[in-house]
Amino acid sequence: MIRVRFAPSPTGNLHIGGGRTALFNWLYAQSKNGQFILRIEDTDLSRSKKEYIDEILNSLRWLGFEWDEIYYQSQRFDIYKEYAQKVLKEDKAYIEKSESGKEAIIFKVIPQKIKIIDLIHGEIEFDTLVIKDQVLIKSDGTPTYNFACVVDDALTKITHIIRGDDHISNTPKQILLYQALGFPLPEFAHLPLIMAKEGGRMSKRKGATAITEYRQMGYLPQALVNFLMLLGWSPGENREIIDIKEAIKLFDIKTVNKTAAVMDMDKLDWINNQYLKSEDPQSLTDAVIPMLIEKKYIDKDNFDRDYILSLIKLFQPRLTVLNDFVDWADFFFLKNITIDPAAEQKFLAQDLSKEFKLFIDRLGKLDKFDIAAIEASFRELVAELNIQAKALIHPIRVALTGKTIGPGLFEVIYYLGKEQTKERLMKWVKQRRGSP
RNA sequence: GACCCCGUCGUCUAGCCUGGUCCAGGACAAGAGCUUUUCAAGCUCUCGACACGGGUUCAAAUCCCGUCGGGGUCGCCA
Repeated sequence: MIRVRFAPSPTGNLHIGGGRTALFNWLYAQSKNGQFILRIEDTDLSRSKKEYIDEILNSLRWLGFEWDEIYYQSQRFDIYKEYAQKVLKEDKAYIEKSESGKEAIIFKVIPQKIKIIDLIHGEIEFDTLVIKDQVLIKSDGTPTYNFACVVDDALTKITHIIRGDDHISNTPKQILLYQALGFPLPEFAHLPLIMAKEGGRMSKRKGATAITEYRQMGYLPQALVNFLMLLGWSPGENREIIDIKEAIKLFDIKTVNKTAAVMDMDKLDWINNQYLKSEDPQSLTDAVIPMLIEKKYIDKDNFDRDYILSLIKLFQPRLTVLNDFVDWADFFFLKNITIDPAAEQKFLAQDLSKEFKLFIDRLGKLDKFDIAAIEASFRELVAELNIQAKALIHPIRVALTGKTIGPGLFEVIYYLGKEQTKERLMKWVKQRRGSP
């Protein structure tokens, strides 16, 4: 049975790189019908926080990676001490006293050549001559990372260690410990790191790092997962948008790239748009309702879900992130809309009182107020006035929505309703009359 | 600095293992156009890469060596 693990440290949010490491572990487990184990590396008591654990777990669930087992290193200190004692008894380690009299257990590193066969990189050779003796148990009684990691991986029967490239140099140290403890060696696969556009590691200064940030920005988990998957792996046949089930079938850890990849937000945006377009409008509606409530665009206890669903359909193909909907469809929910000054200058500087008035009259006379009828009556009007359709469409859109961009005008009018349309257009008619 | 990893269009990649079918394919971005009611979407086209230098070979993006460049690690952090 294949067993892999993802071992985050709760000293911060789930990082985008961590998300990808989790993804590849999870993918590998799924593809091999194995198990995905979670291990919380909270040995640093002062830096580990409960809220980070919650946040990491939530992010993993949001991405869709359920785990089969979970362990907390802070609950296993006795185990580490026991194994450290064993190493000590066998004279493979020694005790070092600090000035304050506290004792640490230090592992003796014996010079030798260590060769690992990495599933992604192939052979990597190290000379332990350059490695110093390793602390196993710190003087405060807590285990060090490499020691706890080895003990847990061995005890929880992890067969494949899939982790970031930055752990390559830890590998020989850990192998030494496996040997000293008499544990069988797992397989190793080191994933290339994700780099920031500016070069170097992803950090707060270089774009969004936490998975939750992407969630808040309105990216769909499937889209983020698809994007992360493509960073360092390709399903072949020039495929880009790929369903997770399909990916599980095609995934092979050995075909993962060796090269670090740069995080490209443009591509993420494109992928998110692709998913948004094909997503069920019903679920997008559900996703967007809390956002609308938060913005106070709708009342938590009294809103028309079907209406929101209709609006979602209107905007769906043009959304990059879900939040775009909240920004772009605001005029449907607000009584007093804000007109973009540049748009006003461009389309409403001229006096269109006559045209607006005529259009309002026509709308009033419509016996069936639907999209087709609205458009037909509008077309008749511009034909009568002998002007181009767009000469009137753009000003009306700005008057109605405050924006120059948006869905088709006749849909907008239909969903805005006869009264609101009239009201918003009349504002410009009156304003004109009042001014010299 | 030492050790380790990596190096195909601006970016993500296919090809590399098993040299010829690659004057290197796809996608994002950029640019142009079509469509059109704006934006988005869609469609068409354009721009654009084997880091460099040596080998090996009839033949190299593919194999070998070196250089350069990028990244990572050197904690009683994880």
